[in-house]
Amino acid sequence: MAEKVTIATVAKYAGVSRQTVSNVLNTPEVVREETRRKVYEAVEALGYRVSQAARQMRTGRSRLIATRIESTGDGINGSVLDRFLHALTETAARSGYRVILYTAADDETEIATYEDLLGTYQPDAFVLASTHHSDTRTTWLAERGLPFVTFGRPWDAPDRHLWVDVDGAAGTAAATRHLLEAGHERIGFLGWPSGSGVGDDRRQGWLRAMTAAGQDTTGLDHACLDTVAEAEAAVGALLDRDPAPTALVCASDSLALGAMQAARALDRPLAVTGFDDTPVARAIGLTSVSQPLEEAAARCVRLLTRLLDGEAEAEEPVLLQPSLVVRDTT
Amino acid sequence: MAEKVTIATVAKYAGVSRQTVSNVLNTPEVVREETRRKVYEAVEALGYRVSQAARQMRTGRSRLIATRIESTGDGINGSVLDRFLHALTETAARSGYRVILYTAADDETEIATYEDLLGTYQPDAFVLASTHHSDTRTTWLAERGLPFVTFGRPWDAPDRHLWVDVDGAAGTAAATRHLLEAGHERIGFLGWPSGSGVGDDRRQGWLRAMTAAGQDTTGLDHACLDTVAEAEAAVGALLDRDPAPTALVCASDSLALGAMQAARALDRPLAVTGFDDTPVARAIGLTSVSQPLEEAAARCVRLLTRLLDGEAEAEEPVLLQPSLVVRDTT
DNA sequence: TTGAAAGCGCTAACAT
DNA sequence: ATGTTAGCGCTTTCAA
Repeated sequence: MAEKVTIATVAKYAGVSRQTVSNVLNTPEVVREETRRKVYEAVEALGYRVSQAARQMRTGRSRLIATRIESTGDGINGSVLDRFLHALTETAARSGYRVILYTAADDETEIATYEDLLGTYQPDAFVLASTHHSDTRTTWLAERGLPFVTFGRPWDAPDRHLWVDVDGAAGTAAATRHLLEAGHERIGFLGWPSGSGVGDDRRQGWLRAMTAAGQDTTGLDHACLDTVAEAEAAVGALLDRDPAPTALVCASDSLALGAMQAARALDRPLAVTGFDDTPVARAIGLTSVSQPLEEAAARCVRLLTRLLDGEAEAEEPVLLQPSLVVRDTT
Repeated sequence: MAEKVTIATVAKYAGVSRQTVSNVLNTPEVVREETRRKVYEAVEALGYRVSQAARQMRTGRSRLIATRIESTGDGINGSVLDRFLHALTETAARSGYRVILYTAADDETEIATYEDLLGTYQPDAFVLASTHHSDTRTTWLAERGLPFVTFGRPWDAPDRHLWVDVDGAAGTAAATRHLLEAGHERIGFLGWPSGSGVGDDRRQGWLRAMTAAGQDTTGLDHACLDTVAEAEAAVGALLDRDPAPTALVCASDSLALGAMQAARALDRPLAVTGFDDTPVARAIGLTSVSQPLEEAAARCVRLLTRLLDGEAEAEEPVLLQPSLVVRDTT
């Protein structure tokens, strides 16, 4: 077992004082070049690493970013947040931060977790995903002046915090245009019951593209819960009507998969697009809207570091553009 | 902004010394009941929480468990580890531990990350998933006497560490028996190229069940990379042979999905089972072997806490049994 | 440019 | 059963 290497070990090895080592590490520009070099050598030779705990005691900063890991639910779409989390961990590490996890069933228990975490591990910041209407988490954090960024825009507007989001409406609009260009005219939308920020946003994109193309959308807007089974049932009923849509823009890959299965069961042609470009879409060759998750995570980290360094004045929310991954030939 | 509440604040409020507060928190049995109550009241009233950083400075323990978050890869199977991670976070929190994440592309960089983490955040333990042949990570950790548990057994045997795993062979055996009971006789296996511990284990289960049933397995064992496309191609070719299998036990849901698609494309009946009961299986009604991930995570945490409390003498590796989720009527 | 002193909040060891 | 002392490893004054 190697001896514990502290700043004192390094100082002795390099023949300088403890303080000088600290300076080299934190404010290198203030130290003479030669001394600096000697210290770096010692650090290297001894494999020294600053103890976060000790540093935190002095500075009050933990270099920890807390975020929630979701229970994957239906699972198909859950993978999106997992990919985001992976990217977040990676980019945060590059900026010298680590991600610490927690779980929470609802806003209330999540806020209780904030209190606990802030008292114990004292994360420097939070990243919140899955923002929704009347999200009490952001107000709670904002009221206390705690640094945080949301992945997902605030859907109620009052909050004035920094966020990163992907333009869902632009995604469904692109999907709609893709279908229009393929010659479809009666293009329906299958989304979630209205009232969810994300869902309504995606519906808007379809509506906008249809309107821009001069298409009538009456009777083409449908909604059901976000599961494959629900979608299958809904689309089955839909295809019985007259006139039935020839294509369907879906708010998620789950819905899209359900729609495809319904169409196949009835042996009816139906062009479908999904959302999130999940593994399922890749697997079954489904055209889907893809979110730039690595970019989103990187932007979150950037906003956060600016915030923590007190340089966030000039920073603004970020709205990223998704891309359409075309897979079928419909 | 609330004032910082330290152990001193609590002590003053309760009218006792700092040390007494610490005793109440860490060894309550040593404090008189009344004093204890007073201190608890003060803690409650002030919303006091111990600072991990300060505690860590004294005790050397961070109450942090480090684990890797994987890049989801193909994605379909990736969701298994995400669910495990969720469960791990939840059960660890219940034992007073938090999960800290890192990423790594291979064993080598992962070990470098251990060194970094141990020097900086000093996690108390590691949880490693995705064990494989000649896994250098476990030897590195074991050599240094660092506490860790693997989710996945050691496939090379030399290591003598604690692990939790799910009996994959039992899973594929159950799937095979299910198909046998449904009347199938020529039941093939579609797995990964031999050499992977997990894959070979799953193959063994099928082989064992077939042999037990007196079925000949010649020409029924197939392998390809773990993607839907590979499986689709492989199974397409397979069904052209004579005699073709009437059912296929697959080593993953990805492979199973590919197999189903190939059969449907050729309009050939083929009963298929998958592995991991991923969202995809649920979505498309695929019979699949389900791993008890919550249980696995809980066992990992239990082994770890025993290890950290120095009470692991009696602890042994844990092999959990999977269950078969029957979805179709084949 | 470098060094010495102080203290962050906690708990192990010792003293009462 | 409770209190006192010391010190974990670091950085922020302040002095040389």
